[in-house]
Amino acid sequence: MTHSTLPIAAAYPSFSPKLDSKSNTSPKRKTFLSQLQSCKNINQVIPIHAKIIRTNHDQDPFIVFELLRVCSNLKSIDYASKIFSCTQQPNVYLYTVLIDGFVLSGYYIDGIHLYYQMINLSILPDNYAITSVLKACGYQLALQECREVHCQILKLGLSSNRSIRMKLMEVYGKCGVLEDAKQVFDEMPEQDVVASTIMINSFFHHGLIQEATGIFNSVKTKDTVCWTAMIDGLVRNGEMNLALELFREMQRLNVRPNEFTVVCVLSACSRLGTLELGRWVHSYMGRYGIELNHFVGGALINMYWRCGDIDEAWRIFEEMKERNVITYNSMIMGLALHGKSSQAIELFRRMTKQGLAPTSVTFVGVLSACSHGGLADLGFEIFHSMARYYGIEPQIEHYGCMVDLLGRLGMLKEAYHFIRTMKIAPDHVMLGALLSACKIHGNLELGEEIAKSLVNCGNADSGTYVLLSNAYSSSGKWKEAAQVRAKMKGEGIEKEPGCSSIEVNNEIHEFILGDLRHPQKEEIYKKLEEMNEILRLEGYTPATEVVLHDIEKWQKEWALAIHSERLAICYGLISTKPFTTIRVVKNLRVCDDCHSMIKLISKITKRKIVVRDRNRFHHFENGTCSCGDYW
DNA sequence: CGACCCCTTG
Repeated sequence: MTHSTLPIAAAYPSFSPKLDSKSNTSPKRKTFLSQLQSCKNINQVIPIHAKIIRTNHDQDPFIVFELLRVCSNLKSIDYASKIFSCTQQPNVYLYTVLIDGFVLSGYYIDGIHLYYQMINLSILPDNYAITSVLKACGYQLALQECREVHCQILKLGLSSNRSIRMKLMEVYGKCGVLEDAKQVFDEMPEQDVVASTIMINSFFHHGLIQEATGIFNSVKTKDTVCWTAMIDGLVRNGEMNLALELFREMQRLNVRPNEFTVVCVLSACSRLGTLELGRWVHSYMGRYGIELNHFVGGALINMYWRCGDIDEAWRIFEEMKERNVITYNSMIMGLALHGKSSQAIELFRRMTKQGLAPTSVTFVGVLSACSHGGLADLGFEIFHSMARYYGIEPQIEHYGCMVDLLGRLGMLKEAYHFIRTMKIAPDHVMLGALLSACKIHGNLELGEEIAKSLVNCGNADSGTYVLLSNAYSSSGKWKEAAQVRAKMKGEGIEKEPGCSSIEVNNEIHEFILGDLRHPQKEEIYKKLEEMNEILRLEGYTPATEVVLHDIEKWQKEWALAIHSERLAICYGLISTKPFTTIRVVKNLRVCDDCHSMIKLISKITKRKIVVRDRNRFHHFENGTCSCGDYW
């Protein structure tokens, strides 16, 4: 857990032994307090606690306070609870420190209950108790309780307290009642940068980009945190380019980015696939002494492999001094999606050997690796080990990996049987994976059955419909295919247009099917013609069956010839130095025909071509692809 | 005070 809590000793100055001379006369108390403060794990606390009891100090509120604080921070909330329950007359400070402890341990409801228990005993809360319970409300999204606490704040006359206002805003924001958050904000006499940052964050969490931008623009002196919140919000709301623009603007104004900022910017690079920019941010970090902590390391690893450079991701991974579960998860997923299945599994072994407990995300990565690598036995062994050895109950995504694994191998009946015996209901994605496998392996009968359940499953998205339509048309069922497309139209579901992009000289060039918008379109299409000509001479014939509309053959060839990835690659060929790697990012999957064409292009032009598609990476080199045509 | 990394299967 990374919840930051108040530095509690600082939050309760009257309890600091140094500051409170009057009530701090007992030398024994002083000793206990300093002994407790230096404890590094709970086992060191227990003998001290024993001595506290033996010497009759176990009801001393100062000592109990420190005990509760230390136990909470050492992840021993149960022990803290027990101590609390043995305290005869706990005061507001003891309640507060235990509420904080519950929050730190993720027991938000217990924290809220404890607060109510205190209120019911007529112990008056102060601003610290209130901010603590509000923090619990925020995590729990306990809007009702937050409103009740708000009433108490008004009754107690604490409503002008600055930190209370901040927390109230934050909780209302988290709960999505932005009018209430805004009202608290508007009532503040000074809407400073911190309050504004909370509002910006709240608006972004609910997709309100305009509103967030409005607040941001009204802040007179923006600090690093405020800029970072803005950049992060834009990234989360899909506005990568605006985020990067803002990052540049920030530097123009000499606001120094920190670890948090670079993590957000790296995340934008990851999503866009802008390796050059990502590398620049990386080198920038070196120049400005930004440390390679868990967050930065994870973001860098992620950026590099998502931008197609798995080797550099690996170098960062090895360079890190310490690695946590998330670091491993990032790297395992990267290896899996780059088709390096055995390395992904090896890394998983290394992780568990080091005593790091895998999470459910780890297994998504490992099982994806098995699925992409066609490793059925190992996949099932790991799948079964999840609950058995690691105490992690498989979720829909894990089941999905297994269905995909079986489907890719053509074990369609087994996949179908697997779905029917699952403990949970299949989702449209899983059924889609199986339908796609039925299509590839030519089992139309099962495909139809899956298709029917897909239609009935209710939450089908555009991808599902397209898949279904394609499945029908590939078996010549044009009427059914047309019906699916009509249904799509009727329900107002748009097909996501295929789009490929390539970064050249720090600029992103985007292409859609048959795109004519690029200023160098003539040269691009000339290159495309040239490539097509060479490919024809090489004896390459377009596989028309993958364009699945009921159109004439020449039209099919034409439609294929201008898939967006081809345009992006051709632009790469004319705008980058010979023999350099071309990296393209596509939002959908690469079709069969483009896949074989890119293989040939890599051979003819002696270029390495890395394509990131919707679900994995393809490294084309000298006529072959790293996916082994299995994707 | 307020902001950060891993999340699958079509």
